[in-house]
Formats: sequence, C-alpha cells, structure tokens
Amino acid sequence: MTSLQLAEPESRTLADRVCREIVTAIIKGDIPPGQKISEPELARTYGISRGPLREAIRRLEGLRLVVRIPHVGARVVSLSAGELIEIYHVREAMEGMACRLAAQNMTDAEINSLRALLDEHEQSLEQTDGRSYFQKEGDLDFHYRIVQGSKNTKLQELLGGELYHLVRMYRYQFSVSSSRPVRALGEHRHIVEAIAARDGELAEMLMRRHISAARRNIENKLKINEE
Amino acid sequence: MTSLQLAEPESRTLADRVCREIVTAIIKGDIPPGQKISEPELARTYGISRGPLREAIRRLEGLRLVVRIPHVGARVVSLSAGELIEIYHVREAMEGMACRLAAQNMTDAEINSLRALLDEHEQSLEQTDGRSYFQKEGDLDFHYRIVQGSKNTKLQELLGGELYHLVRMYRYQFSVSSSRPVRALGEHRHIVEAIAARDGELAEMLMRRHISAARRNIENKLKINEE
DNA sequence: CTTCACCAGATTGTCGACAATGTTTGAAGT
DNA sequence: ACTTCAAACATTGTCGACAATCTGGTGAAG
Repeated sequence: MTSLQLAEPESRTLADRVCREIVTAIIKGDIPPGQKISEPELARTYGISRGPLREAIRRLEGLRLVVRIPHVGARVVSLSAGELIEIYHVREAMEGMACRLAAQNMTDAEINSLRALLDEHEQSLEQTDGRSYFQKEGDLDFHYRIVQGSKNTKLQELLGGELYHLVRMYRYQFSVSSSRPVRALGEHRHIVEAIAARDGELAEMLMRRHISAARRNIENKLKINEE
Repeated sequence: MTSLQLAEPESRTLADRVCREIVTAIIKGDIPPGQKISEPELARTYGISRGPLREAIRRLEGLRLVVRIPHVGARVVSLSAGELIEIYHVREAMEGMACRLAAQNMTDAEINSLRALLDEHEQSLEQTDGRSYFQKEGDLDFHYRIVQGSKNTKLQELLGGELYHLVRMYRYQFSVSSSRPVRALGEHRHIVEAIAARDGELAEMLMRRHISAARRNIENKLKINEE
C-alpha cells in the first residue's frame, strides 16, 4: 500500500492527480458504468478547472475506461459479457507469453518471493474459508508479479496499464471472485515451479490453461445467469 | 484507402485532427525520435491553440508515441533495439491468439479476400523483385486483416491502436523491410490455408513461428550492426 | 394524434492570459 | 579557470470567458 503511494509521488499536475482519482472511482463503481461524464460537474467535484479535467478524460480514453463522442461527451465504459470474454482471450495470450519470459528472466529472489506470496494466500484461504483477500486482489497480485518478472516493458504497460483496470472494475462491480480458489492456488503453485525449473514452454502452457479455465468458468456463470 | 478515410470522418474536433496528423508525422519520421515537443511551436505549426494541442499530446501519451515528464515536456519515443524485440514478443502472443480466433470467426468471404490479397503481393513481388509495396505496408496489411478477422475488439484496439504504430515507425525510420519476402509470402499462404481449414490450433502455431522468425531475423541484423 | 421544425438551455470545444515551474545565462566569489 | 548562486527567460500548467454544437421541449402543420 505505502509503497504504491510512494511509487506514484503525489502527481505533480492536477490532470494526473485527478486522472488517478477518477480511475479508482470508476474501478470501485463510485462512477457507475455507462454513466455520462459531465465536465462542469466533475470539475466542481474535484475542485479544478475544465482544462486539466479534459486532459484527464483524454488519458482515460486511452486507458479505455471511458468512451468519448465528439461534441456529445464521454461515458464510462459498460463492460458487456462478450467483452469480458474477449479480455480473457487477450490475457491468455499475453500472460502466457509473460510466463514464458518470466521463466527466462526472473531472479531466484523473485521466485522465492512469489512462493512466499502463495504461502500467504494458502493461509488466508484456510483462515477465511476462501472468501477474502485472495479472491479479491490476491489473484491479480500473483499475475501482476509474473508480468513484472517477464522484464518486458511492453507487456507490463499493456497488461498493467489497461487490461487489469478493466478486470478489477469487473470484479468490483459483480463482486465476483474465483469460485474455485483452492484449485486456482494449486495451479498457481504449478506455474511457479515451472518457472523455477526455467521451463518456459511448460510455464506458458500452464498459465494459458489457468486463464482459459477461468474464462470457461465465467462463460458458464454467464449462461446460468441468462436463464 | 477511401474506406479508411470514410471510417474516420474528418475528425470533428481540432484535438483529434491534430493528434492524427502528429501520429503520421512521428511515424514517418518528420518529427524524429527523441525530439522534444514544444507546445508553442507545434501549436503555431498546426495553427491551433495550446489547449487542443495539449489534449492531443495526452492522447499520444496513451498511444505510447511520446513520453511526458510533468513540468518539463514531452519527447517522441526513441525505440531501442531491446524494445523492438519486446514488441515482437507481444506480437507473437497476441497475433497468435488473433489467428486462432480468426480460424473460428472469419467468414468465407473474408478468407477469400485474404487469398486475393496474397495474390496481389505475389504479383507485386515478381514485378518489383521484392523491393516495393509488399515489404513496406503490405505485410502489416495482411496481419491487420487477420486481427480484424478475430472479431475480438480488445485485440483490435491493442494491436491496431498501439503496437502497429510503433512497428510502422520503426520500419519507416530504418527503411527496414523483411529481408525474406518470398519465404514470408509462403508462410502467409500456409496461415491462410490453416484458417480456411478452421484449424485454430495450427493457425496459431504457424503465426507464432512466422513472427518469431521475423524477430530472430531482426536480432541477427542488430548483432551484425553492432560489430 | 403524430411528425416536423424551431428555439432555448446546457454542454462541449477553443482561445488567450496569467501563474508556477524548469532552464539557462552570466556575474561574483573562491 | 572553475564553481555557485541568482536573476532573467522560456516553457509548462491552470484558469475563466467566448464560440460552436448538441439536446429537449414547445408549438404548429398535416
């Protein structure tokens, strides 16, 4: 938590600061999906002028958190079921590759730290019967570390900077958590061991299976909800 | 060509229009990599005020074509050899997936049109001895169509909206063209046939090989240039 | 009753001016 | 001659006002 704050040192410009605030507001649902973004209103809310606010909106557009129509206005994206599935296809491809590269490029220290993280998850899982931290942010934490371990800045930017926002947004909205936490933890362990063995091929395959299993899980839930 | 123009109907706002102009200027090298972007100067150049220009820069930042430092200014990205390799790793992952999905989702008409495109490439290759269109934009054209054929909007946005700009920029700068155009055309044909056979597994594998071969090709060239 | 045109209100787009921050120049001191 | 500091300059950040465009509602014609 603290490290995150320090990593983003109290944004030097209003536009950047407000952009971050709006991002979290959107992710947590304080500004609901599909909501129209009124420039005068938001400017008053955050106590800034419309100039920096508009720049922030342009940035949000790049993050694909809002959709803007010229002379009409911007709306918060509303994630359809189809788009969520699309995101998981992209994650399968990119995180698979990240995993392959992580097997090459992660340091032994990073791998051990990853093992420690999974130990924490296991404890948290036993204590709360699998209904807490692990499901909300812990899972993404694991995936994020592997992406970092790939040492590929483009992968880091595309996943961390754009896709994960949408995934977190989805999870907050539907308070959906992996309905298979124990199995997911096991898969995480297998992935880490493949990375530790420097077996990029296997690591990629396991990660792809892991994510596509999650995708199919969601697809089933959606089908049930439909009825 | 015409369809592209109509698809982006003469940008309704100054910021959007100038943003597009700057994008092509950067890609073609009219604004060289590493160049500092002076707001007053660019504003005069395009005959607009600094307001819309700053919004355009924020958008360029999202496209990863410029890097901005608060209170200092924005610079055009300068692509290092390492980052170019990184991009090819990302392309291998994402276009591989796009190819798999295209095998599921492309219509027969789209596939035939793709075959026709390759016929054009073959002709252009014979006529010019492989030094013209095919190498410059034709190759990306092929890849772009497959991405469209995946019918996955997130893939389309991430590849078409961000990575391809960087790839095109690189090609213009170093006027690099595939040094293996005949082999590449053959690989393209195999990919299309795998898609036509609706064999997603094979299509993905062929595309990944195709891109990773191109990557290794670049890696070798870079090594030679180093000496 | 429906449809179309038009007008008022509100919102977005653009601009120029002012404030805050970075950078450079040059002069003084060691 | 080199370093240090400070003032002048240039650039970026922010603001409020004005112009252009869209939206919703009212009224008249069919």
